[in-house]
This record gives sequence, C-alpha cells and structure tokens, in this order.
Amino acid sequence: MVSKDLTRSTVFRLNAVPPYNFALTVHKPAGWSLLTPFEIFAKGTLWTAMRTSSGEMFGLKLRSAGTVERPKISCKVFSQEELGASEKREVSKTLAWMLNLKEDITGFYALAKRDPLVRVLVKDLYGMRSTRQPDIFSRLILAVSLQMAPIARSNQMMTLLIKEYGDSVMFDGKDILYWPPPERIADAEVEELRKRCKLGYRAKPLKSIAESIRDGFPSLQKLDGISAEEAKAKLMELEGIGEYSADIVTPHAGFALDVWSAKIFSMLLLRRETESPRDMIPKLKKLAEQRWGRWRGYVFVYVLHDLDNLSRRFNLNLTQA
DNA sequence: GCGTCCAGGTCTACC
DNA sequence: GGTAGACCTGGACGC
Repeated sequence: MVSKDLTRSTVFRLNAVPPYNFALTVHKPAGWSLLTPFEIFAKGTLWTAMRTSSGEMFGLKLRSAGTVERPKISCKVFSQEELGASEKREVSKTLAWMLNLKEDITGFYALAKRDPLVRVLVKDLYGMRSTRQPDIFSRLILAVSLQMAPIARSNQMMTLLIKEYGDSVMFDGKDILYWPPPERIADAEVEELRKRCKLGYRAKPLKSIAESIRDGFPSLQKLDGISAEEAKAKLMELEGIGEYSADIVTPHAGFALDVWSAKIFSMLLLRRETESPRDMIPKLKKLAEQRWGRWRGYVFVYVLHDLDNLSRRFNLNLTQA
C-alpha cells in the first residue's frame, strides 16, 4: 500500500443533460461503488479517488448542486501538485465522461411507452445513469475476480489486492483506498500474488493483463472511440478475458450475462427459472437485443439495481437468483 | 472437526 | 465448430 497526501484542490461545476439523478447515479441501489469499494457516500456527498490513464491519482469530492431536471454537479478535485489550466480541463473532461453527463437517454425512456418492464424501471430509477471508469485496470481486476467464484470470494480477492498492492489517498479528512496501478502488479511474482491475494489460477492472467496495460494497451476512453465490436474484440485479446469479462469492461454499454444474471433475465424474459443458466446465455442475449436493441445495456443496469421492486411488481423472487 | 462439493468463466485438447 | 474437462480457493453443508 502506497499512501499519498493530496493537499492541493480546485473546484468547478459541471452540467448534465437532464434527467440526471446524481445520488442514484454515483451511489446505486445495489451498492455497487462508482470508482473504488472504499469510497464514502454520506448526506448526498461522495468522497472517492480516481487514477487517470497517465497514472496520476486524484481525490474527488462530488455532490449535486442542482436538481434531476436542472442538474449541476459540484466537483472538488484534490491533487499532490497544483493543477494547471490544461490539467484542470483534462480532469473535468474525464469526470464528464465518467459520469456520463452528456448522454441523451430519451431513447431509453421512450421504450417505456411500449415495454411494461422498462416502464417500471424508469418509474423506480428515474434519472439514474450508467457510469464508466477512467481506469481500465480496475475494471479488469473486477472482471477477473468475478470469474468462477461466489460474490463473497470475489470481494475477498479484490479487497486483498487493494490492501496489499493499492494506493491510499488522504484528502478532506478522508483516507480512501484505491486499486493497484498495473505496474505494481506487473512487477509482482505470480506466486506472491496467488498467496497474498488468494487469487488462485487468476494470478497468472492478472499479471499478464497488468503487463499488457503497462506496455500500452488502449485506455477505456480510446476504446470508447472505436466501435463496440472492435472494443470487445480488443479486450478479448487479453489473457483470461472472454466474452463475459469484455462485456463488463467495455465502455460501450454491454449486456454482461453471467450465471447469476441469466437466472434473473430468464425469469423476466421467459417467466420461468432455467435449470442450465449458462447454456441459456446466448438465447437470452439474443432476446434482449431483439426487445431492447441499443438500450439493452441500460435495461441490464436498471434491472440489477431494482430487483426488490421488480420482485414485488411482477410477483417473482429475483433476489434469490 | 473433517471431507466433499462447487461457484456471478476461460482456455485447451480433442473429436 | 463444438464440447468436455481442468483450473485455485474457501465457504457451505452434511456427517
């Protein structure tokens, strides 16, 4: 763990395309973190940390300074050195991209007129936006940790990786732990990673992925600039990254069905439980594409954050999937 | 306690 | 091109 004291700060505001619900977007109902599992959300304010593709660490204090229909985000960015004008522009641009401030999702909301499931989702989570990570390595760690493991074990691996190899940034009276930089994992021995972080067979692909990023694998912002198919194919060139993991990592909204989510979408799309969810994944993906088209990624995110309400509305037991 | 099973995929060898 | 089997580890479960 490497600690950094971030004593310099700069403040600015960002506008978003409405509707934009800041709290639902940065602190989603299912408890998924925005940037790191160790971030803090209290009384509408988020303290978190970010590493840009150049490797620099920042502390972030974000809160809403507007409403869902007239959204404004107040951003206080903490850094080790004073930010120049161009750096400030770059951080501001990264934040806007990460928070999806400019995305127009009226097409998704228009689906509610003819799709009863989307109608419920939009009513329950109006203004929630899917977000993106500026740090590709943290997404890849998540994807690899989720493979072939119950969620508690995935969390154990990720927590150990952060505590053993990550960064700690101190700012605004908070101490936020953040994912390791790829160079640190690339320099570690596979056996050391396996033992210290209980990674099992995942240690080898994770080190290989870290080496690829260190050696110039494109950033998520760059992958966002090419087609969804090309970005996915590029991600699948990495060792240990298959279709599911690429769907989790890609900045293009993916439909990352795994065994757990396949059970949920089987009940929602087919109204029945499936005995072999893994075998159903291709069929469910096809059905989702036919029904929701380019907005299927948004349906995916909204569904997984609305399981309690959906279970009640449609009389299904989705939380036990 | 102790043994067994298996999980929120991926890769490879084999047909 | 499709498919069975191996892969780390630790929590859950049965005894």
